[in-house]
Amino acid sequence: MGNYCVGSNVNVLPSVEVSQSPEEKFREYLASRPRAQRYTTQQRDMVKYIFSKHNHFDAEELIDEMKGEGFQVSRATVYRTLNKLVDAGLLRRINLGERTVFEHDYGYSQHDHLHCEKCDAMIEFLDPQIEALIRSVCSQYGFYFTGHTFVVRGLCAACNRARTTKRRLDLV
Amino acid sequence: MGNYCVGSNVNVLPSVEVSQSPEEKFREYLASRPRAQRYTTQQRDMVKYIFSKHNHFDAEELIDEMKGEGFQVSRATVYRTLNKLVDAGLLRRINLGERTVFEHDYGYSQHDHLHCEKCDAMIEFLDPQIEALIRSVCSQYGFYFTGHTFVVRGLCAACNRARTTKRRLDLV
DNA sequence: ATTCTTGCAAAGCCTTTGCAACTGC
DNA sequence: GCAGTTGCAAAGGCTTTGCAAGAAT
Repeated sequence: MGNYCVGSNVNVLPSVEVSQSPEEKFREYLASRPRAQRYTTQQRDMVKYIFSKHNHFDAEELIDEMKGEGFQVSRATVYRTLNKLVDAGLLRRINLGERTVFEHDYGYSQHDHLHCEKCDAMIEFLDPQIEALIRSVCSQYGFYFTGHTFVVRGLCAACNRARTTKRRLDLV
Repeated sequence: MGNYCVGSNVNVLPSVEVSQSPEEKFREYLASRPRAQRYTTQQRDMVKYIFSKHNHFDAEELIDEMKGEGFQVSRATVYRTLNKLVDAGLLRRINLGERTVFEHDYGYSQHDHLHCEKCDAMIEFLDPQIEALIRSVCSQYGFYFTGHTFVVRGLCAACNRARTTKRRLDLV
C-alpha cells in the first residue's frame, strides 16, 4: 500500500513519512490497551478532521468548528478522545498558560515554537542544537529525559511592526 | 547600606546581587503604578515569607504553609498579590501543565528547569547557549522576544534509579 | 450478549470578581 | 477622608466524571 504522508500541510516544516495513517495508528493503540477499546464514529470523525488540517487548536475551538461543519460531537467525548489521542502519540499538548492547544505529533517533525502574545500565532521552528543541549544537560544531572516544552514568547514580525509604527505615530 | 543578597539559598545557582531588597523593589513597583497602590500587612508578610525560602510553590501550597505558620492570609488576596509580584518582576510563573508554580525572579539568575514527573522535583540548570539560540531563531523570523519557557520533562536520578531497580526485580 | 462509549448535567479545580467593611497614606 | 485593599462567597473557565441509554464487537 506504500507509505502514508500526513494531510495537506500548509506548514513550513517537513512532514515525516509514516507507514500508517493516523486512523490506523489510533486503532492499533486502542486494540493494544489492557482491555481493548472501541473505535467509534465520533472518534473516527475527530481523527479525520484533525489530521485534515494542520493547525494548533484547543478543545473548544475544535468543538465549535466540527459542529459548524455538521459533525455531531459532544463536549465530554471530545475531551475524552483528545486525551486518548495524546496518549496514543497522535497529538501533542502544548500549554501556553492562557490556553492549552494541541498539534499533530504523529507524522510531523519535532520542533519548537515562537508564540505571539498579541495575535496568538504559533511559529514552528527547528533547531538541531536543542536536542544535543538537552542530552548534555540531562547526562550532567543523571536525568532520564522523556520530553520537553520550549516556547519563546513575544511578538511576531507583523505585530511588532504594528506596535513600533503606532509608537512612532504616538510621538508625533 | 550596601548591597542586598537574596535570602538563605539552598539552591545550586548563583544569586544575583541586587541593590534593593525584594520588599523595597515591591514598594517601588506599587508606588510607580498609574494610581499608587498600597503596601499592606498581608502583602509584606507574603513577600517576606516567599523570599525567606527558595523553592517552587503553587498558590495553594503557599496559603496552607503560611496559615500553618500562623499568618493570616486569605485565598483571594494571595492570588491577587501573586499576580502583582509577577508583574513587579519579583516572581516568575512556571506552567507545568498539571500545576502552576512560582519561583524567585528578582535576585536570582536566569535558568531553565528539569522537571521530574514522578516526585515533582525541579532541577534548575544554566546553559549559556540557550540565549544565543533564542536570539538567532528570533532574528531569523523577525520575532520580538520577551521571554521563554523551557522545561525538560522526565525522571530525576533518584526516581530513575528506583524505576530501573524495580524493573530488574520484576524480572527475577 | 457483553462491554465499552456516549451524552447529559453535575461536580471539581483553580482562579477571578462583586461588594461591603476596613485600612494605609 | 479618600482611594485602594481585604474577605467572603459567588461566579468563571476549563476539564473530568457518574450514570443510564446506546453502540461496537
